Amino acid sequence: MKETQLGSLLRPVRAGNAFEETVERLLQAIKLGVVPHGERLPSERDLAVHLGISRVTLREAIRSLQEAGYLDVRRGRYGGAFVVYLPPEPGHADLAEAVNQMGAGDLADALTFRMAVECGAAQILATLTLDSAQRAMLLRRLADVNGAAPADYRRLDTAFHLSIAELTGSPLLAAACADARLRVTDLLNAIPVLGPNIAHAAAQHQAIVSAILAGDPDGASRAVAEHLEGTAALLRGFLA
Amino acid sequence: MKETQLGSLLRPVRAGNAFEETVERLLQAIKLGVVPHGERLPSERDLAVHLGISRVTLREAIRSLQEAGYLDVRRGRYGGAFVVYLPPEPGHADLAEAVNQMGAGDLADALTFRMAVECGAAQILATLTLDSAQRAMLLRRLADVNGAAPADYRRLDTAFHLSIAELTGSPLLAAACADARLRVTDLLNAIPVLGPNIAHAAAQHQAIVSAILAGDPDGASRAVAEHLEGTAALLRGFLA
DNA sequence: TCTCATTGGTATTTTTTCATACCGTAGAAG
DNA sequence: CTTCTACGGTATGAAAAAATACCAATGAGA
Repeated sequence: MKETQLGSLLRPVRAGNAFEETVERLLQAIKLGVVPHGERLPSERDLAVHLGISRVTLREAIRSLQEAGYLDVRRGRYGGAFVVYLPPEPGHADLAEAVNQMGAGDLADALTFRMAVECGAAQILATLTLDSAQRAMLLRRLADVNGAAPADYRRLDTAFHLSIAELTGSPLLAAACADARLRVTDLLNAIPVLGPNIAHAAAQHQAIVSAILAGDPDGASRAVAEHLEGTAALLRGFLA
Repeated sequence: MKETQLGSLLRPVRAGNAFEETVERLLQAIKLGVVPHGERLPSERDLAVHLGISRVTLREAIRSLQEAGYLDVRRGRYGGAFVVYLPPEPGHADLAEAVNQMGAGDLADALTFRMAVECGAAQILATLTLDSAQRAMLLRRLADVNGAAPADYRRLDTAFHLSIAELTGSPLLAAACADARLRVTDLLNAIPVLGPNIAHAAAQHQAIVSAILAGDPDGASRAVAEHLEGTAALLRGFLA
């Protein structure tokens, strides 16, 4: 087997130290709106267990996010770490900056990865027979993003996309899609949310859901590809 | 955003301790044939850097693999850790054992994940315009697996599948496919390599390559899906 | 035959991370 | 107003992991 494949398998087992990884994870959860503004993170004890780290390390991460202004930590019963984060008003300057912050290669990598896993997830979901609860969930998420206020749009869009992966029932696939989304969050947040774009996206979202519910794997995959290609092309434009 | 999505994002940042993760990674690299029997692993210093761990921790992992009989470690210049592993002759008993060793849920998860990322990778590769070197690489890997001796079959099959992901140029996607393959390695190794199966697989491999070279994303994805569905169905049969 | 670069082997110290126990606070419930 | 308790805050010792420096062996090549 060639040299190149060594890199895929003997890649780092540890992305960094536990503290830094935890800060990054929590920050992305905040920026993604998984825990919206004003909401509370799970308690330190629960969160430490979920993240597989000690409470001490988690506290260090929370403290740095508190000092950075992302969290408001309150003591006592019914206290906790409350998210303080409102999505910024985006502009082109921010986008160029965000694009330049990550390497051109990293951006292409992230976009390709996202395309692959989201297409794969939609394709698989379309092959499954969904029960009524699952269909309702999918339609609910679609309705949510269609009826979203501008401030909530990104969050609900994320929720919609992640729902597709989660409905496949594969935690690995859901994690991969979440990871893919994380890698382009800052970029997406820098894209202005405009009326025509939203209408366009809404039609594409509808096409994705329709293909999934119709049991059309190729159609679902193609619909996702078209949907993602839009933003991908926009972002790639900033590389030249 | 719902409860369920918290799980995807606030999932463990650390799968286990560095030692155990390293042992697992190296062992899978060996079982997958990334470093074939008789070949040498990179030097401890290099490997430690690639894996993102200290040399001390790496050495502990290497030592346990040495004691388990997977490595022959020799000192001095031109020394190193040499792989001592010949793929076992598989049988049904081994398969049932391997399937039972991982949970039913984990198996379904791994199979779904693999299906998604490999279909996605093939689909994306089919949309790209390959240069002559890339086409040659793909055809070379196809020829390799078609002309493989039984002892080398799994290794070259793995190399073929991973090549598709690597040719997309996305390290993230390549890593995801490698990871997906790792999760079913033990199971695949327990499946007997029979003549009819090989012929069948060869035809499917050919179909995959043809679709990719023809620039047919849907066809490539479908060909991969059909190919993987065969083994997936076989493995799922052992769950009942 | 000797050199010497490259490799594994060892020892030591520091940093990070974890496990555990306990303290202080706040706010709803009675 | 008191109590109860789920939360964050603190302290301490152990364990894991890393960083660093140095020792020892081997075998190709001068």
